Amino acid sequence: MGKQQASPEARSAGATIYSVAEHAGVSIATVSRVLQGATVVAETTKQKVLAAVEELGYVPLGAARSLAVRHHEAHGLVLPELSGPYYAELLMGFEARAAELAQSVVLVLTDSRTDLAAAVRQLATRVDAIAVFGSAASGDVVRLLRAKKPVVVIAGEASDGVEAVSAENLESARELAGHLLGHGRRRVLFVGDPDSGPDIRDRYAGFVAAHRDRGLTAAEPVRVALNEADGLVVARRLLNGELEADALMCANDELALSVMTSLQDAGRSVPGDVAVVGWDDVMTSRYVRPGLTTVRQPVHELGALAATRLHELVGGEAARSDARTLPTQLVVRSSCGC
Amino acid sequence: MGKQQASPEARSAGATIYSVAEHAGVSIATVSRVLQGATVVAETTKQKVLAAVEELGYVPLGAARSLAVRHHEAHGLVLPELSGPYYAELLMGFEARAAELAQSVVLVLTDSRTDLAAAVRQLATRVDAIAVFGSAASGDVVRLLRAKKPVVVIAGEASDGVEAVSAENLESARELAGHLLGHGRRRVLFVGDPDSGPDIRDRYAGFVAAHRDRGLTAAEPVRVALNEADGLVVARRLLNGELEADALMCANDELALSVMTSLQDAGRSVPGDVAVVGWDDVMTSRYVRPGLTTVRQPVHELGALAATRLHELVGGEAARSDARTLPTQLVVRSSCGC
DNA sequence: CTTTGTTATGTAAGCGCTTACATTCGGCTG
DNA sequence: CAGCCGAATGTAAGCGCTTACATAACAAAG
Repeated sequence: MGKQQASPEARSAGATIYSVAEHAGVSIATVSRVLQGATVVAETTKQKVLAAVEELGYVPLGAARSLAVRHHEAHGLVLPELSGPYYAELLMGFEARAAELAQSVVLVLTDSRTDLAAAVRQLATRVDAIAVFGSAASGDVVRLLRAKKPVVVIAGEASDGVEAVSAENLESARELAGHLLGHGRRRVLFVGDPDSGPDIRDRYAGFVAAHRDRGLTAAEPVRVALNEADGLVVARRLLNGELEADALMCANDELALSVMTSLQDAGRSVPGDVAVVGWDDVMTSRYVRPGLTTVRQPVHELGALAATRLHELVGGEAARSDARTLPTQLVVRSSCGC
Repeated sequence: MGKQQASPEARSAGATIYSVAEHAGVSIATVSRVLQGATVVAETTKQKVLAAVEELGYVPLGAARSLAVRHHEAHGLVLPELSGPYYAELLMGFEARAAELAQSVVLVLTDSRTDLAAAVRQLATRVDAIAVFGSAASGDVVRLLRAKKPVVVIAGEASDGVEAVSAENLESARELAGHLLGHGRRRVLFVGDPDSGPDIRDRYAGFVAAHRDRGLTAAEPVRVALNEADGLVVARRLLNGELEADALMCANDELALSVMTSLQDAGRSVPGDVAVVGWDDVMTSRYVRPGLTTVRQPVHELGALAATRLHELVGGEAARSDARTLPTQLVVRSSCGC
């Protein structure tokens, strides 16, 4: 409840390049020059200016600079949310790279928004370029943006003028499904909805390919959302006989963990009765017993790559029509039957 | 590698409030008015303007608006990093609230920065106010900022003109330690360094208080960093007899999980031989066997509170000298011996 | 009809920076 | 010592918006 003296606010509120210039006895151009460090300023003047800056607690107004130089020096990042390590890691990669490039990052999380289009339009107003996670926004939103700023889609569909970066899915999925089949499992189910995005679609395609490789035909996917709640649903359907399987290839770890522990809690043995594998290699997958076999994606690098491309696009480079794909890595633990 | 036609860029690059005004046959003031929606504009003019905006793909330049209205409509958030659910959840709470308040969020992660002070100075340039996580930046940095923009510290020390928001620590720690003592454990160790921040310090204080409550004296803390690696170290010291305990109160879940699983892998029983409890209630704590007894913090709310206070401070409200503290909740599973 | 009040719109003055260009001030050169 | 040149600094023109104030257009009132 205590009142504070208003002095610091008062100071900073008033400090502009003009007051600094006056205080230092130079022109505003000189102040700008020492702060930008581009051109040469005599050492003594420089010190005077710096002293004045210090004394007045001057912070340049970013908006004024942006207006004058005609760009924001900021990248936008649009993600669905941050629960689970996937998006967080992506964001860390993006932020780290953006920092190296001296770009601020402005974050928009779509799950908390009621009006996504408005949020994204407003974002476009404050940044030079935007990276959008594939599932975070519809193609319409991306196209809308594309007309205004450079855009790269992460783990989504490349399209006219919008480039995409993603991790490899098809081959890794084929390898993972092949691994399960190699253990002699013959009733393998893919859990997750291939229509929920291009990455899941590719994982299912790999699943199908692995079956085809050995002259088998793959089962239809069990179309559920990729979260804990739907994992419970799948487990129940398995337990009541509605679904039958000796192996489950889940579209991500959250789903896999949920199914696996539910099954175990109901007395089924994993991988004895049914093998379970996931995708993402979240931290829990390593702590759980049996350890979850999964696929590790170079998420950090993916974020970094997005930031890099954004920067290059802002720099005037043309969009690539070929998507950049980063390799993934199969992490074999014991839930697959190994 | 493909080249793209330059048309979209060309359009948006040129579109300003002037071109829109001209296209619609009105003055720039009118364009601004329909876009801001503040004052009344005749319906027909409004439509003309909107049509022109659409046709030209006009995006107002945020910097120009900020300069004119004299604020950024953005909040800064400084966090150490985002691995683990704690910071991610905090960020989500912050972002969601900021979105409601129509503020953009500019994120700075300090672990990826070589020059923190510079990063933070640059941040101050682009936002109206800044929330800093206590352990993310030194007091110096906070004071530096404070002289320029409103600041709130999350889970840190309130100080002259800088208000703090945090979750309750002392009483919950006292309760948790009391719980362990109530199970008859008598060689309880606190794992984590009380000097690593005010929150850990308070948790240790609660630990001590619980002992005092029953006429016992608490052991010295085992001073280690709050991460997986140091958990391994602690487990090793326990196994080789350097440390002796029948219960471990770890300063966070990451540490607790690491110690617990290492101990189990070495053949010790948890909670049989030694009880282990943590702090944070991360996702893994629920999946691991035995389930980890821990303390859940209202992290999302904490983030939201920070955003709210920032907004109020920007609105001219005076800083509160009393810290706001949010209640936590003991989550009892079975690693404590229950 | 003129006057007055109401709306709708236009005019123009900044907001605080960057930067091209102009100016000043000392040497150096011839 | 006039003439130049280059380094250091100053002058001023924007950057693209918002908004106070001026103006115009028109309806109602006198």
